[in-house]
Amino acid sequence: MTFVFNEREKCGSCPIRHRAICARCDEDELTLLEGMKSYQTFEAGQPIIWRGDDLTHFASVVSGIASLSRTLEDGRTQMVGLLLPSDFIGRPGRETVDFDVTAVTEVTLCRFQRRPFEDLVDRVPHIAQRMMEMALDELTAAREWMVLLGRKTAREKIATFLEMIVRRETVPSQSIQEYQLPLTREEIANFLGLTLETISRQLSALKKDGVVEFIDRRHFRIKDLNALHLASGDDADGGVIV
Amino acid sequence: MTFVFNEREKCGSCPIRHRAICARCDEDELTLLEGMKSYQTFEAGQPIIWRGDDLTHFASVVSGIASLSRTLEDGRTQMVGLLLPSDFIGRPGRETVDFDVTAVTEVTLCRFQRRPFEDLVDRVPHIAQRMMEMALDELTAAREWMVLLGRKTAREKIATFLEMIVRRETVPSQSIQEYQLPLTREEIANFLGLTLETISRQLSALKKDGVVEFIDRRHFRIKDLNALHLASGDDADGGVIV
DNA sequence: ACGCCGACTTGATCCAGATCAAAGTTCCCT
DNA sequence: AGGGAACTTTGATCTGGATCAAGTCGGCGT
Repeated sequence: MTFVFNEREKCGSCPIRHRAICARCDEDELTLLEGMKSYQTFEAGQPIIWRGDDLTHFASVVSGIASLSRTLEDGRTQMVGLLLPSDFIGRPGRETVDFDVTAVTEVTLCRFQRRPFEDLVDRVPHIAQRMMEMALDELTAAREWMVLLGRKTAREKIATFLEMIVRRETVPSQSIQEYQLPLTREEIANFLGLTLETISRQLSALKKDGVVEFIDRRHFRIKDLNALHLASGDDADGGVIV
Repeated sequence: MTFVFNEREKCGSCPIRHRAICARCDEDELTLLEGMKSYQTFEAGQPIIWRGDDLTHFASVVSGIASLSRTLEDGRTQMVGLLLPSDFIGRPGRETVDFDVTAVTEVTLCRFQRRPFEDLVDRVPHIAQRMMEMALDELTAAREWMVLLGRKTAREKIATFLEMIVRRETVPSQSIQEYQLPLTREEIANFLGLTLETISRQLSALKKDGVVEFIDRRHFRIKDLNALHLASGDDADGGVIV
């Protein structure tokens, strides 16, 4: 990637140009954003912002993965979403943040100061429209995750998680593809509402059953995509055929 | 309530006028909506729309309670939200519906045909703004429910549920107030990711512990609000003080 | 009043996943 | 190259909530 995270870089060549909040913007609107943006990078593991903190900037994830999570008083943690490149951080109309945001890998954000950005949202319908669309997509994803958390078994949860990764990263050209687990076992556990031991055991079970194959701890291949889908517990029609 | 669900009724006196998607509309914009609306009533227990169905109308709940839910192949059901008066049904930009919508009590909807309404959303920023705000509120609520589903114990889940009812319905004037459970034990179970037997047992336990008191199966009083809050497992600062 | 049916409660038992415990593996860091 | 520390796997045991199974309660129709 030749794009460098420098404020003078043009939005036109930005890697998330066509998926982020700017996706619907024309050249003129992009110029407005170009004048406002700044980049910030966080190392893996670093907190980006805590629940309750003042939101000084809105931001889009440009590269890397961040997590949204909440921790109860006694330390139980539930991840409520993963933020991938093009995902948005911050909520117009609120001054504070509802969940902890943490860098899972090294993360680079494209940031906008709150006030000027809110004004821009009011003036540029293309941004507001795209933000609405993204918010509604996230709402549907959150609700689907609620079904997983409330009603799926451990095996179904993990199968659904692996299927999600496969679905997102699959390149049509490659037939037997290698995928990466972006999270540690503990992070997967916090995402799926399980413990890390259960994650480990269920991954071993899927391996034993010939559904997946591990290259190393973080890399796997799917040996039986159909079995994976069946194990996810989702409705038949949600699958590949449609 | 003197408002009758008749198309000739003025929006200005509608019970959800100041909370629904029309909340920010001025008189002229309201007139546009008045010309488009129609009412429809569903009996308790009736399906309003199924997942996958074509969305012919958008709608606001005017009275009653509906549920949003998903059922897995083998019958396991998870409720992903309750739709209360002023809540919105349907998603601009999608032709189909992602979850089953069911009338829990008798429900009356204020409906708008899809195409004309989508055009209106594009032309009237006050509607788009309010829809965005409502979508973001729902997203936060969904994520908070994810924490409950993934990490809370049965007792904490029920305490949180009761607290939610109390918080929503409390009238400042009345000191010892009576609240209503809008759902059956089975519906509560599907909302909280538990079984109806566990709901029943935990309600009995909260009664035995002097936290709540039941007038009948559907009506209760809070005897110890502080104990209820402690039992909900939420962060201390989420409470009454702040 | 009676009987029925749907909603609810309570008890007994079971089991999936948590918890506790101990190795094994990989990757730094000096 | 060696010594940790962090991450992961696997085993043993425990337990919260599910499941199976009787009842009980309350409202409604006749």
